[in-house]
Amino acid sequence: MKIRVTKKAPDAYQHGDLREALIDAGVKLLMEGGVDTLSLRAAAQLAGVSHAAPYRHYRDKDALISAIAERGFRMLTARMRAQLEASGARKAGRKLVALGVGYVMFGMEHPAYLQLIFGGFRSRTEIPLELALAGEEAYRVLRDTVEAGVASGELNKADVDDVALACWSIVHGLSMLLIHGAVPKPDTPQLEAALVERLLGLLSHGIER
Amino acid sequence: MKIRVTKKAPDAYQHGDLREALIDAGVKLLMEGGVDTLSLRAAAQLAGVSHAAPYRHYRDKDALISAIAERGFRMLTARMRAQLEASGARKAGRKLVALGVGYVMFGMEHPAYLQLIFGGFRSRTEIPLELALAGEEAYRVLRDTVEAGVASGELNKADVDDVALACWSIVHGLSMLLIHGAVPKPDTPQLEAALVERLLGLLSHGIER
DNA sequence: CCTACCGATCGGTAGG
DNA sequence: CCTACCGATCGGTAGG
Repeated sequence: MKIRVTKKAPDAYQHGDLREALIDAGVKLLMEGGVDTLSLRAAAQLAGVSHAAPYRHYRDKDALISAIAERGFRMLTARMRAQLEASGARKAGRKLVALGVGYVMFGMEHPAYLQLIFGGFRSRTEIPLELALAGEEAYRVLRDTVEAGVASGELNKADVDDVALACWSIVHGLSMLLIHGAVPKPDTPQLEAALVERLLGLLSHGIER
Repeated sequence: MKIRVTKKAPDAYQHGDLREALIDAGVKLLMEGGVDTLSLRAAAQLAGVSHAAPYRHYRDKDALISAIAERGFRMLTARMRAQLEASGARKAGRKLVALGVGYVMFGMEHPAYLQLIFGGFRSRTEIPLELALAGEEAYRVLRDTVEAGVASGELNKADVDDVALACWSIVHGLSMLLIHGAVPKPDTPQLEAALVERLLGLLSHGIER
């Protein structure tokens, strides 16, 4: 008598996959309809399960949002690293430009993500450890670059976190202003990159005579 | 026979006042509960009228939000001007710091306002003319300061809008990061102002050697 | 993992 | 300016 271990055909999302599938669904909602269309129910529907199912994997809505945000941070980090590598930059200033371009591009490609990552949360909610770690990793890419630049003498001696925060603020602010249409969006990614480069160039060399 | 013109006692919001009263109510909701608690119904209730009443004065929710945002822009503009005046700054660099401090302070005092002004809208929605004008006025305060600084030779020759955008981005980005807790909020307004000053100082003098 | 239900909230309209 | 209503959506839970 043969023993048959028949694997079930992989139907749409089931078993342990649902946890990940709900993140996928949430991301899709986020990208297509913005941050407001992201609900537990909609994510469940998109994943092909009942709206009660998500509670098997996430304590509440915030838990799912947190998981999505965590993935967002990883994507952002990856985007910055990719841009850094693609640029082949060797000088600190060029590296910072590459990181900035990666950041802004990510924001333009996934505006809802940036919105979710920085502010999709109730301010009362405690930030889960894993999410905090993902955020810190993104920051560390920037901070390390600044630190190396100061160490090598390419950047002026100044508080590393201050310099990193200046870069971050300028790039984050620009992203937000572009996303919300307060500043007209450049027509092509090239022009976008050029804008980032000009602004970071001003930060690099100073605006005061 | 005396003619008596008896003014009605000013009951809670009525007649032509409702339009303004709804803005007041909306602002209050915005400041107390954040941008999510701002609904037409809640504003109506706070103003002491039925939830159908607002439609006499505003076409829909977006129209009320727009009116609130418009007031927000005016408050922001006023806050920047006040800080500029209070600082007594004469040099362009100091003026920019004062404007930046005003901006960030406003953001810390009314976080939901900044959130509403820049992004409380559906991206599909057309921006009403009056709202656009209020936004441009805020920008003009910054732009004029930059322009004067370039004209007087205090600032390096560069595209005025680029320089203004660099200032705006850095200050807007910092505000957002502070509001969302991505960057720890300084304990006092003084430390807050000092942080803005350091970052804008980096922009003024450059970070690259 | 599902069905069926809860209470709450919302924007908006009818009709007066 | 009000009452009364609509359809829709939501987060969450009971109970299986």
